[in-house]
Amino acid sequence: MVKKQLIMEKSLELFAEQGFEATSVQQITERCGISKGAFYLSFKSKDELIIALIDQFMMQSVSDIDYIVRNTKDDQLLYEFYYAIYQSFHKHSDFAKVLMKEFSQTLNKELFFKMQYYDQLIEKNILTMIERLYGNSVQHTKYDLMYTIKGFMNTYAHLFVFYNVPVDLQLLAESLAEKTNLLARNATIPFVSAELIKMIQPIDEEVSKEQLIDLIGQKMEEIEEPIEKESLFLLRQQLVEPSLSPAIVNGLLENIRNNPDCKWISYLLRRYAF
Amino acid sequence: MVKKQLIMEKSLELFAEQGFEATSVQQITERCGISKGAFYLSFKSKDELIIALIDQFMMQSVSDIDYIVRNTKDDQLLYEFYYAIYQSFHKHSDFAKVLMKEFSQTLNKELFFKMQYYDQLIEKNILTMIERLYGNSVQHTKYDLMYTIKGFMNTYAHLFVFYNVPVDLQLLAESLAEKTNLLARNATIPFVSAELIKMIQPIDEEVSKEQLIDLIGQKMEEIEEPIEKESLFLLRQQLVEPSLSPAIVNGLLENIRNNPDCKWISYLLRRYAF
DNA sequence: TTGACAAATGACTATTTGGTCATTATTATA
DNA sequence: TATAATAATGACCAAATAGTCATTTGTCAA
Repeated sequence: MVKKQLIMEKSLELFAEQGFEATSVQQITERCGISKGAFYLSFKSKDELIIALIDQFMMQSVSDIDYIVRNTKDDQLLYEFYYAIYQSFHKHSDFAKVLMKEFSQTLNKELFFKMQYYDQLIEKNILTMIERLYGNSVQHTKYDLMYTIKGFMNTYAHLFVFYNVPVDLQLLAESLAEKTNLLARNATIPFVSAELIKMIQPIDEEVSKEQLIDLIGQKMEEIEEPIEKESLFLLRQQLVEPSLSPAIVNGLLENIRNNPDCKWISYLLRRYAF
Repeated sequence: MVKKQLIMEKSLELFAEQGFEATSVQQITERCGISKGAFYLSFKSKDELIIALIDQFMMQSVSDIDYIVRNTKDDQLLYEFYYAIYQSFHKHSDFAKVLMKEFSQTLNKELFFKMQYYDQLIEKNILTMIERLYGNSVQHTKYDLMYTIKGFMNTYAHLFVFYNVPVDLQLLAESLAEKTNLLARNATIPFVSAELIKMIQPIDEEVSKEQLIDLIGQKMEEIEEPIEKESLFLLRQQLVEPSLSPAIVNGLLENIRNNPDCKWISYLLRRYAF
């Protein structure tokens, strides 16, 4: 549906400029050159639109981060991690703006839980990364380290998302990787304990195999590209009845990984299925 | 004016719960038990209210931070700095919530510049602190360090402002002081350069002596307490025609420092006059 | 050319908003 | 008590909002 994509693009621009609440549906339809009715043919409500935007971006980001954490050699991991994050912020700076503007905590419950969910997935990835890189030596400080890394992400993103200055992303990633390493190897006083984390984190529910199969079915109908389509088909087969070799499965996952519409499914498959 | 204070208190609660845009003037007047007209006797508009709130809190915070940076011995400075910040966030958690929710960048221009102004004052204090503690050794990394410190402030504040968990502020301050020290002494790869800072920071204008004299005059009329009142009177005299000894001036500044209504003036006097 | 179906329109509604102002209540003063 | 001054009220307004729906327009195959 081309119209839906148009609305999402234009509204994202407006939200980044003015904020979500301050942007009216009328403004959106004007910028799209469509009528008000047409808007409501694509989205049930204004809320549904912002949710669609959040999902689109967060699914991509989480998938990308996960892929990097899983597939980068230790000695390059921190650097690649930061680099990927900031490249994503840079590429989708309108979106990053909206995220930073709106989702400190306001808006409706559904959105809040959604953000918390994605946030948690990212935290999980960061923790995996920390444990792999530093192992037992950060046993007591790993949660602090995780928060620090999240803090770095936010702080520096702020710096270049809101001010349009040219940024050397490689240098930024290097600089933050060094800082992170220093703290991981030398910090001794933990503040964020496992108990604290437990108090503020709800348990997230897993995605079931059946849900995954349904999801793949839906996506197959939306998608045009023959390679991606067949890959999805085969991966679904594999879920129902495993028969392919690991190398083939891996290849199929690679096929869909770089298609924005499939990223999320490839993430879910990596994470929950294979 | 008691009513003005009542409105500020109750509206702050509502803004913290629901956000600024989502809170109507009607809701505010209901919670205060006053009429709509009464609201507009105290504030010209809803915007003026939020500006008053921002000013009240930020003036206190900036003054407190400045005082600590000026009057703490080096070996305790980082700890006291973080401790003061988080104590303030803790004490004024409703306010901290509003700040974090709303002022990532939305709302009107005036407010944006106001926040930028206060932010800059804080940055200046952090830089002063860094330079005093580490001197030339952080010549190239001091702006990174400043951003990191700001990042720490934000990240950890988030953690305990939004989740109502009991927090050991001393431990938090210790932990962050250690991290800051580590980075200051060992980080070598700068990302935030002096040029970058220049690109994103407007020049702030100084407060003139005449403005200060006016300001003190206004405050003297508002204030009841005899000690504070006389101190203000004498300090104004001193501005017009210096005649008191440094010790006396210092004492007078101390007299007004802990009165929330005078904090800002004591800060301005320290900074721009004496 | 027709007719059936889907896509798109925009006038319309119901509600809410920030803000005003003629009126009324309260307090201080003489 | 009478008068003046100040504080407080809430009905009212214009503007804006999200969302609806009877109507029109466009696009097919037959």
